[in-house]
Amino acid sequence: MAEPTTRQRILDTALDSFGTRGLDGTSLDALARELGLRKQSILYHFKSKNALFGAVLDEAANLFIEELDQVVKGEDVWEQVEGTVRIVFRLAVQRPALLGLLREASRPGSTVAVQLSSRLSGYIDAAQASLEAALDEGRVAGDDARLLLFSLYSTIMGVATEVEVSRAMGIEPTLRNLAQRRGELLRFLKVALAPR
Amino acid sequence: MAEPTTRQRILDTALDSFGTRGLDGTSLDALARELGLRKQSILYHFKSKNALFGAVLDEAANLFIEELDQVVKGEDVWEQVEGTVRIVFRLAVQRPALLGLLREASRPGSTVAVQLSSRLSGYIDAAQASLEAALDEGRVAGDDARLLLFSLYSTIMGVATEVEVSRAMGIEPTLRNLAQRRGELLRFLKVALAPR
DNA sequence: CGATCTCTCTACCAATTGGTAGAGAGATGT
DNA sequence: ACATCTCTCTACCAATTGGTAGAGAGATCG
Repeated sequence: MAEPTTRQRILDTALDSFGTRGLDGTSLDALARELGLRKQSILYHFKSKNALFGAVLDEAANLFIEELDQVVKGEDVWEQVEGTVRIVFRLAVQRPALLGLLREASRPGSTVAVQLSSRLSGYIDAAQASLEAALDEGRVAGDDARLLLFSLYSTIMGVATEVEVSRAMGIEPTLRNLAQRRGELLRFLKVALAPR
Repeated sequence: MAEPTTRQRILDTALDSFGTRGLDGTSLDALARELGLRKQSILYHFKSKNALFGAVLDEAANLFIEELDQVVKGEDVWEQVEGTVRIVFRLAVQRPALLGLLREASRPGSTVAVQLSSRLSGYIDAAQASLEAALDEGRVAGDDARLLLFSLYSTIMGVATEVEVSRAMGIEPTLRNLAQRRGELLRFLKVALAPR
């Protein structure tokens, strides 16, 4: 495998840092130190810190799209929900910073949320349409597809990323407990969606 | 009404700033400017920025406790869930920064989460016990009370605070839409908890 | 060879950061 | 009247922030 370009290395490391320490919590100097170069080299590849953040968001969108493309193929809604949960929990283990970045970018008042969401709008619309159809045919319980999708998103993202809250409830973030949380989440969602 | 002490004013303003701009995004200078004094006056009342943040978390815990005390009185589980949703959505309107602070304090890797959670552990335990009892008596559907509580928390907090995500889905954060989201959330939770 | 292009570096810089030292004003207690 | 206490201020400070200017090394190309 060819070793990644410096630009790509910066992007990767920055994604992890922005996703865990946040935008304000990440300094170019610290980032450069982590990469083994000077911050001026970072500023050669990205003209400012904000430009870097923008590029990282774009990179994150690409990674999400890559993942979501596998789910869209699912036939019925429940398969899609199950697939999404599987993806999100895999990311929670393998690339938690990616979910952290999503959390950071979607902070109330955030100005960059649109950038990410515009890239993902196709998937949002597709999910909504899929849910809409299932609602019409009575295959899932609910009224408004958009609001239902929003509830699903909140639940899945929350259960996968609220590490500290789960810890506060006495659930240490081990692999085993994460799998258990995923199981309980799937059960919860299944019941919530099942038509009466 | 007696005007608040300077200390209390600092605490209030700091809560709003930490809750919206985050810890790193809040500078003592900006805070002081907002309060109409110098940062050295802030440092007189709180020996450091971190000490201030700690005091703000404590203040937030007090505010949460004040709210939660009204819910605990609810007889059955559903009443308690309904009450919690009502409270969280009221806060989302009246004091969004309080929920933002909770979000900030519970960021993955946060070291201050324990401080908040230890103050609220009584309510967590009570909720878990209440849920446990309901599970045993078959009044709600589910397996593990702790994991179920965690799913409930994630869903409620997510739906109430993910303003930008809902905006990305085309739901502008108006009062009307917020009420609608609350209605859908209650329906969703009711279905998810209803024994089959 | 010489010229250009790509990239990382050293050397700065002004602004902002959290924090210290201590002066001065006003109230309070004796 | 005097001393003490409470509080906010001015005056600094060292460290860190994002960012600019430009030198120099190495490859590529004529």
